[in-house]
Amino acid sequence: MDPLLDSLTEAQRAAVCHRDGPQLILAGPGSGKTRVVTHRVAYLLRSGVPARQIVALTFTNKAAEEMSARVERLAPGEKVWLSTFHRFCSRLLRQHGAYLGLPPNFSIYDVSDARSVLRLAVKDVELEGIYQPDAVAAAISWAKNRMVGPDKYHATMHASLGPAVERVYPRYQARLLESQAVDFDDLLFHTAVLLHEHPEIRAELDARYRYVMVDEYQDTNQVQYQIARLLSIDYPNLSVTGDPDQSIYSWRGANVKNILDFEQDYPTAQVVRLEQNYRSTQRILRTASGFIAKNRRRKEKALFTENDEGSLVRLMRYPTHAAEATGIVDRIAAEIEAGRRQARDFAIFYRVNALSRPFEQAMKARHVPFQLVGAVEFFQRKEIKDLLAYLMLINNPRDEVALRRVINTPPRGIGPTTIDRLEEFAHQQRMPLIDAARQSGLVTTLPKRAPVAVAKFMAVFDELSAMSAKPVRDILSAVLDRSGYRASLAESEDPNDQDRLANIEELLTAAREFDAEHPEANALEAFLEQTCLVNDTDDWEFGGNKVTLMTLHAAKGLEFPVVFVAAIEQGILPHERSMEDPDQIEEERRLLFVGMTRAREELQLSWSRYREFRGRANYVSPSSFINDLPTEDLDFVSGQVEGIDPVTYSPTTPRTPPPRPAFVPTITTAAALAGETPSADADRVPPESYTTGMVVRHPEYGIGKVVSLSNGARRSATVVFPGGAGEKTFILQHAPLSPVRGKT
DNA sequence: TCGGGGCAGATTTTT
DNA sequence: TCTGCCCCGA
Repeated sequence: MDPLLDSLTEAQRAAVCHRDGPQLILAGPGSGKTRVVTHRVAYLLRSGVPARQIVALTFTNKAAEEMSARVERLAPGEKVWLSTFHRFCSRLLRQHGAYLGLPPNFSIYDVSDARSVLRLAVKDVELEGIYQPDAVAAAISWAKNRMVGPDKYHATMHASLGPAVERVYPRYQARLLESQAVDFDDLLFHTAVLLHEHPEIRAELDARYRYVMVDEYQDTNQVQYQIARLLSIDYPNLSVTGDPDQSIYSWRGANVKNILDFEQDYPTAQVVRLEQNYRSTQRILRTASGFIAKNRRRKEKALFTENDEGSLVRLMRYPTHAAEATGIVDRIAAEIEAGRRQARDFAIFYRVNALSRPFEQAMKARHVPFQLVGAVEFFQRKEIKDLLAYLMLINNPRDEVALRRVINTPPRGIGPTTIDRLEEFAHQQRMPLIDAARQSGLVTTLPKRAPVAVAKFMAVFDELSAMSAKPVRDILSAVLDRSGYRASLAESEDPNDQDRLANIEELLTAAREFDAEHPEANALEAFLEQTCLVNDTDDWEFGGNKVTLMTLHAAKGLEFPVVFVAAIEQGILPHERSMEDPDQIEEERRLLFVGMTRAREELQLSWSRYREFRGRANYVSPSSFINDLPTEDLDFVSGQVEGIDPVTYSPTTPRTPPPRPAFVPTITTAAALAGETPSADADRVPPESYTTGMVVRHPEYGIGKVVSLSNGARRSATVVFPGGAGEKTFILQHAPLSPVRGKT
């Protein structure tokens, strides 16, 4: 009778029908959260709330687009604003930024742009080379995420870095303002400041956006929390959805407390728990929830499903990373060939991007179509950044990062010295760098030839600037021609430059498509905003029939019939950098939980005993997380790789050694197995005792000679094996090396 | 000014 | 293994 409510469960219906007042929806994985949110939007519309009073904020463009599409289906033609936090803030700032000294055409700096500003700021306060810019950047980001502005920052806020940050931060912020630019954190931070310090604007926006929804609330940081709060004072209809067990971004400033304390912040809140899972089999869900129950800091949840029992969760131990990859890919290929599954049904997850290599190779070898998500980011490629910098400069001539990037790209004889002198002049005259460049004839300190080169560049720039109102594609092709960029790539002999030209074509296509959707003049700014605020997982092809390879982080919010989580090894998952802090270990555990709960029908977890990673060879232990898995739904297959006996298994890549002969395949319980450590060879010696020139033995590569050593806790040795294995680097603590006495 | 070679360092990265 | 950065020679 009611298409909006009939298909919903009681809990879902309660959430959807909630109209006024704060609301907390605790939504377990696969519990139909998006469905609830979109249905609630439709329900609000139907109950008479105008579309313009509703705003729903997400973290990713992908999520925003998906919600838009689904709302459109439920309530065709209604223009509800579904957007990412950053885009929402950007739009508010373009309207009201004047209060903060921001013009409407401000530039948005991505992480790498921001880093170049930071380097300049560090130079300004003469701390060059003393601190790692990335550490200072992280500290500034930390401060902004906690609403601490440059004037309020105090050196005591960070232990050793504090004094440096105290000096760099204000300079960094001043430089951003001079360039009329904001970094990602600023989009949120400035918005929060705006709402905080201008009550009349806050009240106006609060009234305009009467119904505010926030998705993935467990991943909000302090600033996002403030923004949501400040928009929900007069009209406290804030509705948030999330799952504390899926909080995997605390390292980016997300604060789980926001969701854990929501009921305290809004005592009148309606709390709805969505605990029924519609995605996974009984066995997958039981294993995942038993596993996450090992976390201490969490809200208990009773996940259940009415789905089939399903097959056992497979736990696999492989002898080597290559065996793991070929084992998984063979399995996938077999399922596809048998017609039981399609490539798009499969996903392989791992902790870090660098682990994707063996899978790529195995996929290529078996001719299985696959898609690597988010590894090399399109918009981070040099040629793309270069061209976008031209566009950014046209849009905002005071954008110093853009100017510095393009002024000598392609090379036109304007080196760092010239730029430094121009900058000095600009500083003395209190003018933007671009104006100094325009008057380069007056800059007496410049090298002889510089003014001519700079003047030539300015002529190109002026010509391009004159086109700023034209369609983006036209501007872009003018940039390519006039700047000499295309010519310099075309005549290059570097084969990579041909790829670059292809990427540029792709950018041109994107521009053309954008123009088609935005026929109005002055689309440039909108285009730039779009390109700054997207990332590559956004254009992940849902449609393509390919196996998906991605990190566990990227997997959040997705689902696949068959999921493989690989390399569940100590030091990788949990990552070695998180092992000191119990909170971080819990986050790593949540990460695996997220991965497991992506699976609909089949789940396989695996590790291998030997792994070459970052050019180093290592025997590794299974993750302690293996121990945390409830065993009743597990099928532990010890090293059986598609019928190949692991003892005699010989990997296809000759450079990868087979497992050590000591490896005895036995069926044991996961718990017993996780306790195992790679047993040390009898004649192993402490890492410190190795010296350069020492002759050593490796069980697979044979006799070799140490050519170099590094120091520290993870002391490693580079060894040359004349036997044909070439040069290998080992972490001495874990490597099966032993010194050889006597002559060789 | 510019390109090559050597060397250290390397999570995750919604925006 | 791969990348980015620094330094040096042309």
